[in-house]
Amino acid sequence: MRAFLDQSALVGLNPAMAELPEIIILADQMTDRLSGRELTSFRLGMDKPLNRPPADYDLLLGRPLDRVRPLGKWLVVDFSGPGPNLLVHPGMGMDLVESSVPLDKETQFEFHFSGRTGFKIRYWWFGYLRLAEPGRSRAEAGDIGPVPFTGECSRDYLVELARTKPRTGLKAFLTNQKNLAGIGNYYIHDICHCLKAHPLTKMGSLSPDQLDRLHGAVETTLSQAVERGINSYEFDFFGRTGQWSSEEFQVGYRAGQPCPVCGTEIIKIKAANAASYICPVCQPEPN
Amino acid sequence: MRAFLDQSALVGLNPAMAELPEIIILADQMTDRLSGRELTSFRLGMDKPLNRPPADYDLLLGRPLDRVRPLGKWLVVDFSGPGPNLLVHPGMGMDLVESSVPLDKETQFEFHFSGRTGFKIRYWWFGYLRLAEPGRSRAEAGDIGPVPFTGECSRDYLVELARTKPRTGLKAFLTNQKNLAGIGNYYIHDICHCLKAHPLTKMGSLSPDQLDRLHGAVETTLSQAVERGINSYEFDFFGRTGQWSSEEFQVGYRAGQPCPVCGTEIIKIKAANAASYICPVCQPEPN
DNA sequence: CGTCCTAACAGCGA
DNA sequence: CTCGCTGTTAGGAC
Repeated sequence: MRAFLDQSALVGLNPAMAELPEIIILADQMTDRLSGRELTSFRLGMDKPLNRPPADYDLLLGRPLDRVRPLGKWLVVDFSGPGPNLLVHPGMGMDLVESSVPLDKETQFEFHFSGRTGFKIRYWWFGYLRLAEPGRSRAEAGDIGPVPFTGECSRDYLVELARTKPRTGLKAFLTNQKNLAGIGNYYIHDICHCLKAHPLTKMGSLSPDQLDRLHGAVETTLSQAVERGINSYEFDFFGRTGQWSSEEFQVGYRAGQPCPVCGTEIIKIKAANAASYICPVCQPEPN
Repeated sequence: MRAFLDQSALVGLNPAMAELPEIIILADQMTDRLSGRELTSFRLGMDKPLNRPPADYDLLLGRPLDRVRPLGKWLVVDFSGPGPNLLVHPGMGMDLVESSVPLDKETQFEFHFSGRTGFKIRYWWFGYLRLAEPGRSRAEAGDIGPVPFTGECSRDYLVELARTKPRTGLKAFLTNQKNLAGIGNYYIHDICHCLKAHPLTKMGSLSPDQLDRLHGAVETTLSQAVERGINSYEFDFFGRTGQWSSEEFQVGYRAGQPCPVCGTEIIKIKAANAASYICPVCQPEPN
């Protein structure tokens, strides 16, 4: 618990706020550990993240956890039996780790399950903890689009969607959760670099080849992150940090270092209202 | 008629598309000449400018013209008796001049009145010719705001409205017809210069003194234009052009010439999606 | 270079 | 450095 709180010093420094790869890892670990166990008690330390009155969350009590599944940047905690399920969004940073005992009142959220296990959540700044009736997860998550690695987010889907939005910039297109769900400002840098496209390139200006490789660039970048596991700034469900940070990226967070493709110095720019890291040669400015 | 058509060579060159001063002049002349006379016949040469089927315009026939009044950039032709009135908007340029005889079929619109008079309209590119039921003129004109020189467009009104839109740029604020009606991209230059404010200054960044002088800057600039009469590029109701052009402006259309206040060279910039002429010293860039 | 519609974009607060 | 809201800006059509 002390080590846990000490990490709060990282607020504002850690650029990873949990995107689809981290959500996939966490969902798998939670499912492994909690599947079949009943929710016995919980404590909601704040109202702000909730979409319904705190008392409504009693509808989760006594129900066995079916599984935890990734839905873009959201974790969907599915319970058996009638009633709503639980949606968790990391917002601007979250620790979600296993815990087995009632905790002190500074702990923001805790959920206890049968078998002496459970989990606790701490939001670094803010996040979301919502109830969603079965079949309403997507709607409660903000009408988000298809998730990479599912059939819905196919190559054809992306190409067709891109055709309908020729004036949208590439980065804005890929980080808009209504287009496809799970990419934020952490993995976007390498996806754009993989495509050899500047983040502000209009979708209508992508070459046929780039349009064709869009789907692959997304899935390659995200699946490599899943394989690497949790990074050194974040915790997995068991409170363990990983071994890697930005050195695993092609260009992300590597300003001043050489582009792995052409050796040019990577630069940091502002694009779509947030930082972007690009190789100015591989990804020349549009227009 | 030949001289009239020859002026069509000016399409695209003339920056004045009739704003409140020209509308005021035209409305007065039309009222003087046509008041009390009945509409005996008309011809609508195009459907595009109309807001109702051409046959509906028969509702104007036989009714005496009461008066023509300015409503921002619109001319409102009020008729006596029940039925709609006629609204005329110069759009991207219009000649509206007196005519007394039926004209050739190239004439876009003509309206004949008792007493061997009437008027014809030619739109340089496009414009609007609408019917409005009594009391619905403002609505048909696009829910426009109060008109300068009327009590509604008072100093207090402008100051209060400005407070509600702190993030709007000065030029966008003054040329938005829903805020106040009658200013376009012709007179806006001198109004901003009179205020000593850059066109992109946010309303919330205007000094108390500038806010206080806003109303005066608008009315001074527009009333001087009314006093000068029609300019050398346009026609009054009697087909006469005026004697003045841009040399009467402080900064408008005077790029390269000295600012009358400080002598600095006036420059042309792009602001709020159209050209603006400013003195870079009297009107420094905001932020 | 006017008006209207729509989409993209930026700023703010939580 | 996320989401959602709101208001401004930019582009195309007429």
